[in-house]
Amino acid sequence: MSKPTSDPVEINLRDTPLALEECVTCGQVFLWTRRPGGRWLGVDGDAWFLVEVLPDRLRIVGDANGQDLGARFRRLFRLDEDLDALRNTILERGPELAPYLGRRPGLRMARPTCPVEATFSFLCTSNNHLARIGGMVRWLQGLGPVIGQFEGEPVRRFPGVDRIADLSEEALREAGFGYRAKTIPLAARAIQERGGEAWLHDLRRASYEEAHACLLDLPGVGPKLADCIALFALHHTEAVPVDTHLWHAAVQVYFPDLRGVAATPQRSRVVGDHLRARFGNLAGWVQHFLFVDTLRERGRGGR
DNA sequence: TAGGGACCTGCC
DNA sequence: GCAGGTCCCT
Repeated sequence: MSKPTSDPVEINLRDTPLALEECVTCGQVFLWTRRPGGRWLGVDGDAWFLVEVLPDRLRIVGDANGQDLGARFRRLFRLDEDLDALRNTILERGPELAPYLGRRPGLRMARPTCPVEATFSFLCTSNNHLARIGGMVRWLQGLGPVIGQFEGEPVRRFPGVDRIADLSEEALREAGFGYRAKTIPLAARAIQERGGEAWLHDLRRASYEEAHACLLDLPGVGPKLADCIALFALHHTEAVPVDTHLWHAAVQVYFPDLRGVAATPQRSRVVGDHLRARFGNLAGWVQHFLFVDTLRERGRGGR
């Protein structure tokens, strides 16, 4: 229950490029809403931020539950990583990606603090469009504890695994979750059985391959969602979620023989393996540039 | 391993 | 009518 902490934090965008709007609307984090005056209100784990976007800098107020607000924001958007150096490394290994990176200046991968928030956000994305995903994730957020007040409204964090496990399929169906109403509580109960949130934290320390295999065992989680969760919830940057957009881009750039050919699980796996062989633990970053660029160029889409 | 259909909603 | 992942069945 807190008002913003006293002093605004400023981020100089010339030193640390960050295309905030692109980063919070491309389907990697789902708890950010546009506010009047060029501002964004966002939640990450137990922290919340109100970010004013100015031409050369960001001005941030909010509350990080006793932690340093600026440090939490920098961690969320990987501002401690040198974006120019990272892009240069990608371009050295893959000069063919220059047009994709060139169209996406300031695009960064998010690094959400709370694996529960990110995991269940991605469970909402299966076979779904960004517009509807946002509503579903925010409905779940409405079940979470209040962590602040902004303009008279409570700001809530995402609920824990136990709260989601208690939900009934009927309640979620009424809330418009469609057939995900069945798998979301089942996935929460499966995570409970494996040790709850701590199990997800342990998977951050496991290898990418092991984490991916464990996630595949959860109800409603197939190869694509397992890669989304591995990449964003667990920070395994070798993960390459292959959805329809990434398939399209990868075929254009790397598999011209497969133009017009439908993606299959087998062929999608080949795409991920190819990017890992070429880019190592930057494969997830490469996926991100290709995905976001193709999403923007082809119009609306899912995640 | 591939190929089919069902699932739920909103957009074309 | 179709897109978009997962699951189940052949």
